[in-house]
Amino acid sequence: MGDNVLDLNLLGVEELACHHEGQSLRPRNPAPFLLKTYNLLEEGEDDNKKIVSWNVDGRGFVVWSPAEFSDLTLPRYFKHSNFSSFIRQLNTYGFKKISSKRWEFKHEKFQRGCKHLLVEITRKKGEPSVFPSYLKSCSEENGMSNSMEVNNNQQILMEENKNLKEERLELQMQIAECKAMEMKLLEYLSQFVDNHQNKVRKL
Amino acid sequence: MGDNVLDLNLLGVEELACHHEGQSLRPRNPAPFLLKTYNLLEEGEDDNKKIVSWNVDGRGFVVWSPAEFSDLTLPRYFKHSNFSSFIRQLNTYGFKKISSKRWEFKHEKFQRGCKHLLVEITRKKGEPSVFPSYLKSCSEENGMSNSMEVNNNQQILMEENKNLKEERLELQMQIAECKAMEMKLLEYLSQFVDNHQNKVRKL
DNA sequence: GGGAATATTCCC
DNA sequence: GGGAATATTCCC
Repeated sequence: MGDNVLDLNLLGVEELACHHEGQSLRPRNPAPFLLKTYNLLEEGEDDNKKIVSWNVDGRGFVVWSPAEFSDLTLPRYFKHSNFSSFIRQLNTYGFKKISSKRWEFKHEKFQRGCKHLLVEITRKKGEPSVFPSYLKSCSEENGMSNSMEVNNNQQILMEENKNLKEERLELQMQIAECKAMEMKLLEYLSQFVDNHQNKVRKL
Repeated sequence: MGDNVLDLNLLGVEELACHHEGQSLRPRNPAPFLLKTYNLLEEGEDDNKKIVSWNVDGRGFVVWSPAEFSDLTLPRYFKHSNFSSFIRQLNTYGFKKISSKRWEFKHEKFQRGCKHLLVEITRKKGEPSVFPSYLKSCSEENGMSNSMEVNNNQQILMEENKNLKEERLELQMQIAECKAMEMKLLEYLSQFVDNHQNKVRKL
């Protein structure tokens, strides 16, 4: 039965998630965005069906009128009226545009009458990059594999590291010199002061 | 027809911010949150002054009535009516609560009549962690995989690198101070010498 | 107060 | 379509 597979997956995820998510293994809730989008399709009156609705087979949905959808529907479910923000969310959750002629989208786990499948839909995340993007740029230009890139990055880091340490040494020496000079000057100064005072005393 | 919906952005030009700041470049515009919070203090009618206002010296501000502030003020500037979300943003930008008796906050660069200082205020960020934290906590307990170890090495390198850069800055400042002191001493010394020579000439 | 997930915006 | 900055929420 598929349920077993599912449970095993959940356990795996829970282990990775360690301290997050508390203990609640069972009642995973779908992401708010998914629930709202699903509800917006279910709750619409017949009027709204002209704005947005499930497609014929219920395995996708169509925004028939983006303008009205943005102005009327979106603000009732979200904190904005921007069609493009809605699209951005669809992409984030892995929906695909399935028609070039109209705003029709689908996701395997987003189907009419299958609210329970929503929990299966997760945000796409770019692999947490090992590296800040500013370091990536140089290796992207040459064709590099991931592991080459990691190596390359590490190389760069170590080089920079070595240079920084040399620089540190140099700076520390400068400071030492500076301090020495300071001492010398202070000595001179105190001699002059003594000298001066002696002269004054003599007069 | 509905095409231009995509381009509509009703939120206003002032929200545009510079997203690519090189290391030395500051964003030209203050963060939207800061501008809105500033404006909300400037634009208030006398009525609103009973809800939220600058404090006496204009170096901080007070939310006199959190309830009204949340219900009336917040939604006019933000996409929510939650006082706690507002507070979260204040903390993100480094504001400090300066009274235990009332909701009074301050930030060095947030002052009445000093809109231009807002660009100096930046979001506090924990270093972008190389590693998702849910993996971090686990890797301490378990043995690490190869790729995790590589990541770990890089993280260490980056940490060391960052520390070295901070150290460099510190050393450079010490040198600057040292040089300044040197100049001052030399000045004193030359004054004494002049003085001394004058005295000698007099004799 | 702040870490982290999710949402919204902006830009390429 | 997606990366990344900022905003909002949720939770400790």
